Amino acid sequence: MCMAEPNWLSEDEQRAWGAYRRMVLRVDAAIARDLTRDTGLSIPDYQVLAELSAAPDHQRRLSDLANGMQWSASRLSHHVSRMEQRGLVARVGCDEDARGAFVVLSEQGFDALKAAAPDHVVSVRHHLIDRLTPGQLAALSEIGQIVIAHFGESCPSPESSKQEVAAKN
Amino acid sequence: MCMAEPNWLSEDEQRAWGAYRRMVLRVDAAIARDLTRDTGLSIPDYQVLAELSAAPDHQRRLSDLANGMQWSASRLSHHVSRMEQRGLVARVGCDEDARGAFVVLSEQGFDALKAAAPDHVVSVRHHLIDRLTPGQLAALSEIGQIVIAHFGESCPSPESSKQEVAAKN
DNA sequence: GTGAAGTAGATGACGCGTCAAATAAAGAGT
DNA sequence: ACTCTTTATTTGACGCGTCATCTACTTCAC
Repeated sequence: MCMAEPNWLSEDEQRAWGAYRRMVLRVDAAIARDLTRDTGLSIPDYQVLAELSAAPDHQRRLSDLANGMQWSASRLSHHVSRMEQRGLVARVGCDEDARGAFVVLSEQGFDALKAAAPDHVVSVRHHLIDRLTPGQLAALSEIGQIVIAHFGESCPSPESSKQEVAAKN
Repeated sequence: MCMAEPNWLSEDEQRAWGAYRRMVLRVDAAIARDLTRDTGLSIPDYQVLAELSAAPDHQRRLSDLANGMQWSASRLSHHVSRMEQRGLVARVGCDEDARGAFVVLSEQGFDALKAAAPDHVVSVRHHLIDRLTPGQLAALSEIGQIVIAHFGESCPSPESSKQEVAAKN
């Protein structure tokens, strides 16, 4: 009953995994840095503002928004609090459901978004989109969609197959 | 004299950018969760341990390691402090250069890495690698490498072309 | 209705990562 | 030797995101 040799990554797989990690590390850092430098907004700030600006009346229920953005409720609550303090959004209670609340885009928040958008697109293009051929862009879309889809329907994380990993050493 | 319309993302580009962001969000979260659940290590913990285990004498200069991992010196210093407290690594001074210091993998740290590695590979496979065909894997490698390369040689972030963005609104 | 679940959201503690500033030693130029 | 700059590392404050926990309202069953 010996433990099977782990299914290590092949050369190619390692290369892909390494390239993925480094790409994400650099791209995210660069785009975040550009955005903050140019506008004082963080990426999460921008995302929230963008979502709200696309919503009817510039407002969404917290849970609804969290869901749509794939954020945890807690994360959104914390973040909205911070944004609220800076006057970018506001909370308003919900009439139908006294537990609930809406986040509303403020005048100032909308202005900040409009001011930020053009530079942000430039940055996203510069660091990612414009580096890739249309074919590569399509491949990236496809890869992303496949990977995301796997999370969609009740994808359980792999249970740890060993109960006492540390004990064996 | 007027401001040119921003070069917004096309449908395809938006799809790629959205897929990229969602993929990264979910993959990183899932792999991190698995690793922490199974082993009590964070991804950064794991990376540091892995780097050190591959180094001669299981030790590296802080600056050297930070460089190799594309981390800021500050980040590494903070992180090593936290890992040091948990007994995973240790700091030792450097003789040749009294400013410098080494991080050394501790017995315990090495054991933790050996215990974590197999499960971590399973997780990486499960959430990313095994979802993709060999062709897609190759595409991901290529995309990553192209994007990374752009950061390599003195790639400046796009300067903000407008000085007074906010003022115009 | 009354009580048990379930749901919406807030909160506190904690690890993480960034920037800016501090410390401190090495090296360069005079 | 003496300043000046550069390099190695640390530190503190702060924003971010997670988990676990808490509050409060709603819903459903009986």
